Amino acid sequence: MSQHDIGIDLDTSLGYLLKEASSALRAAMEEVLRPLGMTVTHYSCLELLAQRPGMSNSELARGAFVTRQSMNVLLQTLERDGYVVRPEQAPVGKVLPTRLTPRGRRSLAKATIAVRSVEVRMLGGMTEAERSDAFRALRSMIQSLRDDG
Amino acid sequence: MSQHDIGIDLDTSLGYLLKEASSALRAAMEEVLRPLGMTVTHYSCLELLAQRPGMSNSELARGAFVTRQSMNVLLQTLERDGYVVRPEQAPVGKVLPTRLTPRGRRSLAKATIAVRSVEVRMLGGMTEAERSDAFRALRSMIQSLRDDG
DNA sequence: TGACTCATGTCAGTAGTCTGACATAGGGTG
DNA sequence: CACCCTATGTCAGACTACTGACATGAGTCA
Repeated sequence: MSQHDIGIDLDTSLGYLLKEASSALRAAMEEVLRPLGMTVTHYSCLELLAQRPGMSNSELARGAFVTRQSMNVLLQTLERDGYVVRPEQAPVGKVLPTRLTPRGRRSLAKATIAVRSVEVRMLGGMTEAERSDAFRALRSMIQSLRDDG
Repeated sequence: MSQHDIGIDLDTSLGYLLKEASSALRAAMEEVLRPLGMTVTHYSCLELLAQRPGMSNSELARGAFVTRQSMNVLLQTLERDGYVVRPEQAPVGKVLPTRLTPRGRRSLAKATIAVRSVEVRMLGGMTEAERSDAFRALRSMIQSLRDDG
């Protein structure tokens, strides 16, 4: 296959690099969360609930980038183990607002320390300007993929 | 939870944004590859083989960001269906060099067109300078996560 | 009011990926 | 040579997330 036939040159593709970075971040997070018996999705769910208490199953799913079916399975486990609570009946519609229990908050606190250290490490070699450049670039990519989809 | 207790502010976290961008890219790729009966890993494998013929199972796994066990399952399917070929016995050591068949190349050609359109769309609103800024930023993040890990 | 559309919660089945484990080949190094 | 360490290919089981499907509630509009 000659050079002009190559569709996506993986050495210079931003898409490939994006996946590589995301994969490295995920691996690093899994590494520090595993000793706490927590997966990335598990952690994401708790972190979302800490910042926006009362989020529904579907909202949590979108925030953690999984389907609402997957999040539902996770929430049932978290509820059974006492990390979150949901009302028996929906206050309005079918939406069940979810909240962290004290136990959930304690569990999250340890995980947050671990995950924060990973993010700090990832941004170690970058200046503030480079970080905001990266922020804008990622925002632009997301916007383009969503709008023109 | 008051402001200073928040470990990772998801609205400003580069890690979260990275995952969001990667998730949007993956979803867009799955959308265009599904009509071709191809998953992202499936496509990645063929694209890697087109650019570096003779890659082994383990090398392909690293390049597609999955375990060598997962790649092995995929390769067995691709081999059975005639998209790739591997020698019966390893020329040296246990490493089995894999190559695309003409059928594999034809299948890849269609997928490449689809995936290229996604990448073009993603980079639509960015200048050349912004793209190289993003490239450097992502490289830096990957480097930091790997080295200090 | 009734019909239509959309979002949500949930159950069931499927598919993709992972971890664990084993045997084997090659490169040092004593 | 013997030993150790690493990397590879592969099998098996478990887990996670996905697609498909259904019922329900809210909003819209004729």
